[in-house]
Amino acid sequence: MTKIRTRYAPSPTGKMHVGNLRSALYEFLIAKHEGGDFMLRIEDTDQERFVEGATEIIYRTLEKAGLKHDEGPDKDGGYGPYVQSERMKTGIYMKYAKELIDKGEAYYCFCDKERLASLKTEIVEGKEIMIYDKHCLSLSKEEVEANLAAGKPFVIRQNNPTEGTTTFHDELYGDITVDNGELDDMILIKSDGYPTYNFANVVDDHTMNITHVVRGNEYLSSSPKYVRLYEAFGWEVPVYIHLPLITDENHKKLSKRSGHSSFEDLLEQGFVTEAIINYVALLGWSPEDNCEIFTLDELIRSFDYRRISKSPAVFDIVKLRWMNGEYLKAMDFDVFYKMAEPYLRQTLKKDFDLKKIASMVKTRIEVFLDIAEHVDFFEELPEYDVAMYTHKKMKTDSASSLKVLTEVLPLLETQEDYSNDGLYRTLVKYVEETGCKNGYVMWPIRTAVSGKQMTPAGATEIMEILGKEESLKRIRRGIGLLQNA
RNA sequence: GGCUGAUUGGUCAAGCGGUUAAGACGCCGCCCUCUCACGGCGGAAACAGGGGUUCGAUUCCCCUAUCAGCUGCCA
Repeated sequence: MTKIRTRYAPSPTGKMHVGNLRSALYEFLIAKHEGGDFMLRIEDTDQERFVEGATEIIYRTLEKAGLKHDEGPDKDGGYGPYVQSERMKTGIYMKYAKELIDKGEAYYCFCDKERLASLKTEIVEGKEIMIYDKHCLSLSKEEVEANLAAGKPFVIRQNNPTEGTTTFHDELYGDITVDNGELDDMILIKSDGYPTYNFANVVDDHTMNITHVVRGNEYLSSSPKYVRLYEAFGWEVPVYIHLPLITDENHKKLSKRSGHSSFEDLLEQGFVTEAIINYVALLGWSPEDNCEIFTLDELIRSFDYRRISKSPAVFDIVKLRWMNGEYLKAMDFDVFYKMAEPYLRQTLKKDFDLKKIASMVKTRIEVFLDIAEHVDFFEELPEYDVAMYTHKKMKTDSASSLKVLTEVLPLLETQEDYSNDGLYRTLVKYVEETGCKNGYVMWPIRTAVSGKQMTPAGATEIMEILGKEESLKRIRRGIGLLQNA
């Protein structure tokens, strides 16, 4: 059996969104599962959409995601060049286009914009429908030569039959057959000399020896035309695997224009790459067992492309958040701390024990961006309502809270051991003496000391972090508030 | 409009002729608990509709509906 070769072939037009990333991931996994090669090819034949720096984003994203390519513009494997604009300079596309013309499978077309516009028949949903009428197919050899000699601009079109059917096979979708009458004479070479995607993908995939063409579903309906090209050349048709779309919550295809976040945006929001990869792998594919958490290596091992689903999947940020939380919880503390530190420092300027705070927050956040709202009260006691001293279940209210705080204040003022354990012992002793529940005294203290309904730690832990002086200051303030109420 | 494809709870999904139709996220309840979270236990929630084929259809075929993609000198 020949070695599998897949390719990721993005066009450098901006950031990579999760749909692009998943394509790259699946292409990578399909190759690596069978010990094959994964390569990167840059499809920059559209000069107008080209975005400066986009190629660097592609490199960076693949690198960060751990999708190492075996061949690419920066890693020659003998099939280069790996950038289509460079391939064009070798004359490869024109050479093959001419071969097709010689075989009668393609032809020069000199039709100008005006004539093409006159062919547009109807408007559906704002889009004009046009079927080229093969006008230039009837040009004689002499006429063509004369036009070329006169320097008239031209494109080269595929010459598709008008009768019969064409069938191609997709590994996931099975056999798909279309009437040849549906196949329009698509442009192979543009008037600027660049090939279209439609032509370049066939020439490149063949000449670069790609065995499995893995790409988005949007190419499913044009694949019969590509198959005709392969057959016209007498080339072996590759294995096709068309991937289901990833959509937003409104079931629309993901795109940057609609503000859908890119891989880099997600990283900025505090997602970890492993979680993103893991989540995205499960959008459109499921393993044989019920496992949900996978490292990249585990994915390589269990990725069977036959289990890719056929229906589109909605990108659910809520589940991604959950998964990211799972990764954070499982993360080695030192690694976690290193990643969390910048976020902690952003809200905590005073001299706190950040490691302790980090450990408090580790099981409570889903993304690093969540850190701020958990720890902001350490920096500064927020304004809060006395109503917060009332807790139905704890049976606390303003009056009881005032009593607890005033009775507990002297104890804390004389407290020497201001550690979590020391404070806890003191307070529990007080609890036992008064014969109430823990929460009955802890709730008012924690409220006074944090000013928040929810905190990432209990009262005593918070006091330990704040230190004696600040803790007492906050409790006195709480007493003041309650007295005025 | 035409063509192609898809259709299991709100979402991701298992299932591949006979099941009480898995599991996960989210949601709700209970337990744990110095609040929240973590963790544990439990709950509500689905085969788009209609015809066939079959002893029997979520599974196979057809029709309808809905959604998506393509219909560019974009990929």
